Amino acid sequence: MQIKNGFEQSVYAICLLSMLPAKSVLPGEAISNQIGASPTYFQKILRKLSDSDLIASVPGKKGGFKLKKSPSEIRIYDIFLAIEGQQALYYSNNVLGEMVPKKDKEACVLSDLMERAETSWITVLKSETISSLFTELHKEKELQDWVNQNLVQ
Amino acid sequence: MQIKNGFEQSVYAICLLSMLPAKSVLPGEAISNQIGASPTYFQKILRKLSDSDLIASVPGKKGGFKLKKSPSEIRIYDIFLAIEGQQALYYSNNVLGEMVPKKDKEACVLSDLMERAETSWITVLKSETISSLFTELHKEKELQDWVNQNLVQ
DNA sequence: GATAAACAGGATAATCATTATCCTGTTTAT
DNA sequence: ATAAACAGGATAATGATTATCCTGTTTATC
Repeated sequence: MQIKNGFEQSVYAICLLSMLPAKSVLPGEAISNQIGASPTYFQKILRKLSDSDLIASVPGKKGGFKLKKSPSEIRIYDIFLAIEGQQALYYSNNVLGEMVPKKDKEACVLSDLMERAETSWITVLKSETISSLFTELHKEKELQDWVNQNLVQ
Repeated sequence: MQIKNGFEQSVYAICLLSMLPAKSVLPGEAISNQIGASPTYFQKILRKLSDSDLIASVPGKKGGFKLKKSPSEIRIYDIFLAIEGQQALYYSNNVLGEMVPKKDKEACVLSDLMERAETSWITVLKSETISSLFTELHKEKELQDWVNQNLVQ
């Protein structure tokens, strides 16, 4: 069991996009290279983020990706949700339901606990945003230079 | 991303074992059938629980499994740990480390958050035990009958 | 317009983790 | 001695994740 690597990659991709000046974009291929992901695969990850309205895609020559929300409005949980989807950690296979066919009230006892745990986990992931988490990282000259060299428009 | 089905199966397997009278055991195959798992596979799951000292295995004819701890001492988290191992939810692939080679202090910012989230999740799973979670289920005549019919010794 | 560079999205392959099976060995009640 | 159970290694089947390819659409530039 493991949270997808695409999640961590997405967090840093969005972090890079948060360092973009207004009206400019970063091409998907440049992001993929910087993140160390295969470009064809990461394009699909970027589309998930785009489908979730965290980032915007600009087609055509001089196209690429940019943020759709401000870094302080993008919670780490939003990124997780975009990549992994809802009820991601635990999903009951209804083992008890097979053992005791009639009772389905009881069947939820474990699910209830797992849901409470997941809610608690989610609360922590909602407590930080891209801007709150990466204030220090934004000061990294190396990264900012890379962004400036690879942005378009 | 998904917590293994073996976890849910283990919880109910241990619940069954908690309904055993003293000095008796349940054969692995009977448990597997009741849980709806493949016997050869579930034997290995049972061994994991045994390795973690949650259950004890009795070899030989009239052998089987029984609890090694009392139901009130077996936390749901203990079962999770036995099946999934430590740091199970999130593991960093050090994406940032590849982007900014020198800084490895900063590299932990996301990991720190994910760890806090996991800790919070674990806290909930530590808050319930087999006995606290399944008080109602133990009253199920159907289940108790099945246990009595399948126990050995 | 034609071209080039970028995203959209479907189909499909490669890789890896989980689940399942098989087989040999050891233990113990009868 | 035999039968029924667990221990544990090797290996196959399955399913999810990651990766590639190809066709189509958009848009800046010539």
